[in-house]
Amino acid sequence: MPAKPSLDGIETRWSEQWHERGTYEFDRSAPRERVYSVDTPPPTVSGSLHVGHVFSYTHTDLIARFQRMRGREVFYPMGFDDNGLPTERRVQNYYGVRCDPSLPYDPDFTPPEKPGKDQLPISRRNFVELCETLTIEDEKGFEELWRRLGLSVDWSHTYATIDTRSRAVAQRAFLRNLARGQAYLAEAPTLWDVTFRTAVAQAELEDRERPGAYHTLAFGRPGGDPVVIETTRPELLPACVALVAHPDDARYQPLFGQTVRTPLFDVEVPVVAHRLADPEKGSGIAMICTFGDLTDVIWWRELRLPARAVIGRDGRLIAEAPEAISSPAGREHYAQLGGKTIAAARTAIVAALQESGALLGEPRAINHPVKFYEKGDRPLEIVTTRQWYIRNGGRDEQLREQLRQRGSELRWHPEYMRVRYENWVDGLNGDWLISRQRFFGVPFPVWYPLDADGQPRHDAPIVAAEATLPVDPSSDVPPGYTAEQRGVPGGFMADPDVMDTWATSSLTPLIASGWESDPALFAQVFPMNLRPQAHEIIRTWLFSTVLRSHDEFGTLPWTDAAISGWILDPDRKKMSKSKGNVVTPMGLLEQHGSDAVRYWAASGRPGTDTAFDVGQMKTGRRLAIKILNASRFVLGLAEAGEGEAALAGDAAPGPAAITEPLDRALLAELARVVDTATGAFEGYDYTRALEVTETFFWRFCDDYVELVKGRAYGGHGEAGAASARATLSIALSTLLTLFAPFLPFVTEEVWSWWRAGSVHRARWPEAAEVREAAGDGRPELLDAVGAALSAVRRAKSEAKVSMKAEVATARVSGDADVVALVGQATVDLRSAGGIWELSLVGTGGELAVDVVLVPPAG
RNA sequence: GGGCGCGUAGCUCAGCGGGAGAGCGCUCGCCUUACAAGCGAGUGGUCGCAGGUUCGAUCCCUGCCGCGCCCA
Repeated sequence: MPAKPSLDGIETRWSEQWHERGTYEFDRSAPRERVYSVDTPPPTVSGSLHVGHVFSYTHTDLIARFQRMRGREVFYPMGFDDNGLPTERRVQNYYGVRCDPSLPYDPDFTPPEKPGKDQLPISRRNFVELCETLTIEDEKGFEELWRRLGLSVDWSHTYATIDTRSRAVAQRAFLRNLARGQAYLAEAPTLWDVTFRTAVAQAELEDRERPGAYHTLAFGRPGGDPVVIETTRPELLPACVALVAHPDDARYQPLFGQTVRTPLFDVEVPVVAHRLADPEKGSGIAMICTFGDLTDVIWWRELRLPARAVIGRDGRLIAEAPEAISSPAGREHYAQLGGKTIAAARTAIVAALQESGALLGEPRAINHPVKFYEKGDRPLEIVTTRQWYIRNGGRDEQLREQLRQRGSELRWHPEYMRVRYENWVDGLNGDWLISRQRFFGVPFPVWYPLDADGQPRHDAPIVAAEATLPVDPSSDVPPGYTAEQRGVPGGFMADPDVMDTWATSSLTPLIASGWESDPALFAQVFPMNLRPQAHEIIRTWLFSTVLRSHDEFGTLPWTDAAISGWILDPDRKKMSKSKGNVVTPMGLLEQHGSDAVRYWAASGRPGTDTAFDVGQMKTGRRLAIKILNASRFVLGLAEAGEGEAALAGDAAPGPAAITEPLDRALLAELARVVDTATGAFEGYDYTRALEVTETFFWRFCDDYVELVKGRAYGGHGEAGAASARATLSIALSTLLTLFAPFLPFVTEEVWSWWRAGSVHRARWPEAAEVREAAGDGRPELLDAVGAALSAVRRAKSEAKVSMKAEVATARVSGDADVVALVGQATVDLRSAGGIWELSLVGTGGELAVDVVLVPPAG
């Protein structure tokens, strides 16, 4: 036991010790019913960790540590999410390369020392290898931070979402989905990001308010007045296939079934009726194009209209005019647009419309919601492409109902987050598009045969054998073919795409649990117990994981989901880097100490947004220091009585030694604290567990220890001293274990002074055991004596004298029962208050103490 | 526009049918031999607003206002 305990260096010291001793290693021999397994959110490696990560990962660790101390064998792996654009971008910039999937794999490839002027094209497999090389460095940094924060992760079970094992899992799961008809290939209108040139799924959309303008256009009608529509997308006029109005709209009912001609392009289009046409919007009649928005897609599908695409995947108008534009004038007008960007085409067509007189008045500026890819900065277009989909209930009421049912089987923390899931499932309007036109990801393990003309047969994909997974179809050869047949008529071609991030992330429970690669582990830990995650990805990560597990096993992937809230800065805004939040997670830990930062994090209940609060961290640090000092003192008292024996081992004095009513009262109160903390933790309310423990701890220090100090030193007989020491020992031991999940470093430090092994493998306290030691102790006694002590202190404080000042007489009055309780601790009260004469009177009413101070000497 | 959550002491937050609380801050005091990065005492709120239910409402119901998030 050090003479002057300190928190300096405590994180490094203990995180190394835990690592060396394997304190948090998962025991693979533990029976399944004793296992508690965690589906850790894999952070994105190429991003950086921020304060929000520290916050939410601490919550998971609190639960993991509690469960471990409760006797569960905790399976707590860490994953890394290597997926996605950030990694691709970093590799491109760092090495000066770009991925060209048409190139063959070069096993001897070494990246250039310095990026050249032009990006060097390399094969996908080489590209992926560079991604892996680069992400290893990121992973090291992440692990260092997590260790310093004190996460009780078993680092021998680390996985990455794109390594060999994960690719095999993702491909196997996909092939099984395909075999069961849960995955399919379809050519369909698809939301398309023209910057990233990739398809975007419903889950990745967001609406943004953007300025636009209504353009009023007149469509000519043979033998009638022109029909006037309003549109924000005049450049889609050549893609117009119909006009639409609401079936009940009397203004347009006479037109249904008739045709009009588009201005400039002179294409004959029908006027049709559909309930989704909004009579309140614009002139109440709209043009249907291929495709201006998702409503256009619905109209196209439900009204069986032709397609007349003009927007290309590069975000420019296609050079060739649609066939429907047949008049020379119309083709001439289109020729002015082909090849132009959308913005340039709009300018050009507005000018032409103005000139022709079809544009009525000036465009009217408005703000309207526009669909964006959540990571993109240009509005999405809709193009028709061939993509892989997984059925998700969006087109199948029966599956939707099953998935809704899974949501109700899951225990949510907090409960109300369930609604987010249900809203999402109810709002699905199509299957899950999983193809992405990227390189660094899990490729689809399929090839397509090429017919005699060299055209792929998408209706007859060749799938990889499960035993060969993972495969990269761009460099591996499908069964029954030779490498020379790639790309030649009668040969084969690879599916060019990779899976959506969520298509692999949705399998984290399978990847972490060793599905099909480690059957013993899988049987031991799956289905898992806990999925901790943020609420904004309920629709993506949580839902997709439930879906994949439902498809593959017909079960939930976990029993509980704990949803964490946001970190808010002091202005109640979501924390963001641009707001000058310069503090890095590591800096935060170094500045305040890991236990202190964890203490702050623990103040955020599941689902509750929490303010970034340095004050809370300072409070946490004070608590940690207090634990050090109080422990040293308590152990010193024990040592004073029993010598080295008190420090030797776990043998605590038995309950028989605890004879004093005050001591029993303290333990009775402690037993209640253990009950409350345990119940709160079991309900995932770690915040309450910490609160009750902390409140008790301060009472323990400020009242109890002060009261029994004199007695514990032996000033009032050996029996009383032994009783106090035994109580102090039990209380300290219990408090350290209650605090251990929150403050793993300082509790381990103190534990090491007097106990063998790690506090983090110690048993969580049993209220029954504490209660047994408490015997007939009554918590009210502690309240009563505490109140009396407080009254004496108040008298001294008001007299502005030292707490050491002596009291000539103190007369305790009040309710007879309460006064009687105080009477059971007169020795301790006199000792702590410096009271010469103490009298007790049952007068009824509030407890009061009349104090007469001894006048200062001299 | 729909859904969910939140509006309680200067700040951060508990409480959720019968006493309005904690920590921090602030004020005053104390070098008490575990801790001055400490200890003690005190100050501080018509519990967002308006109705309703109830013997009684911060807590339940309705409406409104404000903030946040999710979905249109």
